[in-house]
Amino acid sequence: MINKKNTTKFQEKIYKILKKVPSGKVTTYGILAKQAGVPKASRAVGNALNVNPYAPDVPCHRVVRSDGTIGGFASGTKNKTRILKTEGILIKNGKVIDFNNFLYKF
DNA sequence: GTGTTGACCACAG
DNA sequence: GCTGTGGCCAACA
Repeated sequence: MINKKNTTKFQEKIYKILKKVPSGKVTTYGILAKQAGVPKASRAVGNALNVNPYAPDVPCHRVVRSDGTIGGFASGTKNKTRILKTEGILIKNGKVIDFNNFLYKF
């Protein structure tokens, strides 16, 4: 269980799901929202990750857009790309290579 | 309760 | 390939 902070139920749901994603894999905002029970809340998911009070616990850098593009990151997309590379995910020109292959299907 | 904003998504041109 | 538009949801003023 996660320590309670200034978070809403929706956010906690997102974090809980995101924690299920193993290293070397990535997920998308849309899928994450779908697992949360609201498939169309992709924007809300991004909003929740932006707050991300559980930064080290929740690998928000493993979340990318449906096209495989990086999308955004609170610490900068440049840093996010670097982390993903460290995870073993190849990134080119701001997009994930073989994104579908690295995509974690719940 | 209303309006604005955002790390989005899909479609049309 | 990119831009514009409409739509979805949650959080905040």
